[in-house]
Amino acid sequence: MATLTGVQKQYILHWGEMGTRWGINRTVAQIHALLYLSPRALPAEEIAKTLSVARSNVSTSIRELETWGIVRAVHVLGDRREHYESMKDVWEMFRLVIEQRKRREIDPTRELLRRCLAELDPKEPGADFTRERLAAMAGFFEAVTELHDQMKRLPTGTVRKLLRMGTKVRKAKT
Amino acid sequence: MATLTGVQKQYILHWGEMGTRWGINRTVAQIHALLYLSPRALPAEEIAKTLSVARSNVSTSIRELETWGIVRAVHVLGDRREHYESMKDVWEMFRLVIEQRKRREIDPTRELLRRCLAELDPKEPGADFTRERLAAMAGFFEAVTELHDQMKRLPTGTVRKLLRMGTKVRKAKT
DNA sequence: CTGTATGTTCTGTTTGAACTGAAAGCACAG
DNA sequence: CTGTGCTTTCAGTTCAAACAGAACATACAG
Repeated sequence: MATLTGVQKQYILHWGEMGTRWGINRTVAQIHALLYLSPRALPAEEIAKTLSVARSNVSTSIRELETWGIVRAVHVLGDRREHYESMKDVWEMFRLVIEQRKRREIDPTRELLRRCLAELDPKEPGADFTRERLAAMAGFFEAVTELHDQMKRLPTGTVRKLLRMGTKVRKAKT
Repeated sequence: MATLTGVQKQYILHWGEMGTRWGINRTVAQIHALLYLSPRALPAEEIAKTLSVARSNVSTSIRELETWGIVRAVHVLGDRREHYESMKDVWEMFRLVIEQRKRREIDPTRELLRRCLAELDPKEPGADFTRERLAAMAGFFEAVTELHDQMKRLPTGTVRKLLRMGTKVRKAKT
């Protein structure tokens, strides 16, 4: 088992901290950071030891990373254990995470707003006002969804190109 | 004190739940939801009663919403109490929140990645690999920052227009 | 100046998510 | 079939964040 270098430790700890701020389990984030920095796939046992967490905790966390599709199990010849490796394409990873969070959080919110607008009794006090507010919020979520759909259509790498273009155009103007 | 209608309750509870999933305090989110739906500014006392939370909790939460700039205190003639009201423009609210979260989370991460790349000892084992990974991640965060800067430049409403254009263009093509 | 209404800070308590270790489940070698 | 190595599930336990209530601070009316 390779011990962590100073830089690796820093990155892993910071990534865990970032995770918690965005509603992602600290251990899950740390494991991802470790695998992301690892040049080879790691067995669960080694992850547990390296991060000093329980083997069972690793199991659960890995499964979460797998459902997101940013970590997968690979096999090593002559070793029965599963080895885990992280996806390498940073953009693709974030795209996957964003897509799933949209499904789990944005979509249900959209759904709720629609239901609220449908259920809203015009006779209840302040109904017009409530409707207007709900509609504004619903409009926002519709637009975000639209934005997300358009992003999805862009092949990986295009965003980077767009950004470079944007930068050049802006510089030229000033 | 106005009691909440069914629809209002649903919205407030859901918003609180969403908050927790994105690392935002449940009460903070609920208070924001309440103020967003309220046709008039509300005094802290009334917020506490309506949501059944401690007065002190409201005080703290309101202050957080104020630092984000999406809630402000207003005064009502003949009333010594502060009344709080939420910003109405949904896009502007999210823009503010995103801007601040970027400052608090994205920027420090960028900083860390830079520091890691600078500190990385070329002699340590696997330094090349680590450098490559860190650089990829750093590139991502630079691009996100760039994207954010460009968005900031767009006046409110433009995003909506862009989205409508995008939709039209895509429909025309298919 | 005193008393009352309002807002803030502090401290101890509560709560739920995260975590551990043990038990159970599985797959395969022999 | 049986034992071994690995993984997952389960039942408590731990811990940090959120919260309540009290104490404190402030501002103002009278």
